[in-house]
Amino acid sequence: MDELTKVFESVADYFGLLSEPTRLRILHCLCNGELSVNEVVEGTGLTQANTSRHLNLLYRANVVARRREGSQVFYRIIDPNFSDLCRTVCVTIASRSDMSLPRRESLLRLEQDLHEKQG
Amino acid sequence: MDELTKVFESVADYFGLLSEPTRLRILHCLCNGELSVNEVVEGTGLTQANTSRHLNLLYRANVVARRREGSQVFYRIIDPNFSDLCRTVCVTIASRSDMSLPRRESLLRLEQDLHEKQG
DNA sequence: CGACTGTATGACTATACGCGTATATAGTCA
DNA sequence: TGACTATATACGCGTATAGTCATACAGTCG
Repeated sequence: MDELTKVFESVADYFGLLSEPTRLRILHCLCNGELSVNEVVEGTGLTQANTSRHLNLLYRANVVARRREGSQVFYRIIDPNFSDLCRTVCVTIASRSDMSLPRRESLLRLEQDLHEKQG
Repeated sequence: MDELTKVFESVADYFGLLSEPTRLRILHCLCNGELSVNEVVEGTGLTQANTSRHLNLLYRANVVARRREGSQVFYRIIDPNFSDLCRTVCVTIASRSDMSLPRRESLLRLEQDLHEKQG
């Protein structure tokens, strides 16, 4: 396997992390700052098991960092490019004509959130 | 289903397009300019069926455009943000310490290719 | 029309992965 | 230690999709 193949796999893996609505929801939640697992569960409405799984995945991929405090574990976004990526895609999608106006507005608000809260 | 859920799904779908090494390979191939299906097949080493399928997927998602000329069909990248996204991710991954130096250099060359050839 | 090339697609298999349930592990406090 | 809370993980299921093979479709040329 040549180097370029490995490169494509790395890049694909990275995009794959962002290709799940559930993970995007979690990351959007964490844009407000560091949260414990339970707080993410409450903020997203996901099950605890599912939340933990996705957070672990993001942790192993160095998208988020974790910090133990007593019996709780706090996660925070550390990938500096996350907001850039989301912003680019949000703008792309928001500019598509096949999207309802309310949904476009949701996207642009999301983009703004990411911009303000995460850098 | 609320608007934000739909937004996350749209964004996730978009990232999903870029989460396959095969599609990245095809898109990298097309960064040099418009190509027919057979030219992409030759450039990537993929089967004709597989290439056609992925091109169709990218076409339906408005990442590439297609143009018929005689019996051939030419594809070209039209998504203005594709190179931005790839560049961001390439730089992210290239800066990771767990990557071999040659692979890092491949990534940065790839990033440069995208930057120069596609805008 | 038939032969040929280029492209798309239907059928099928294999595999990856998200999810729910149940359970295990780790930490705190009595 | 045992009870309780917080988090992680093993197992099974269902689904989505990449890949291959064969074939269909479209266009060109004789």
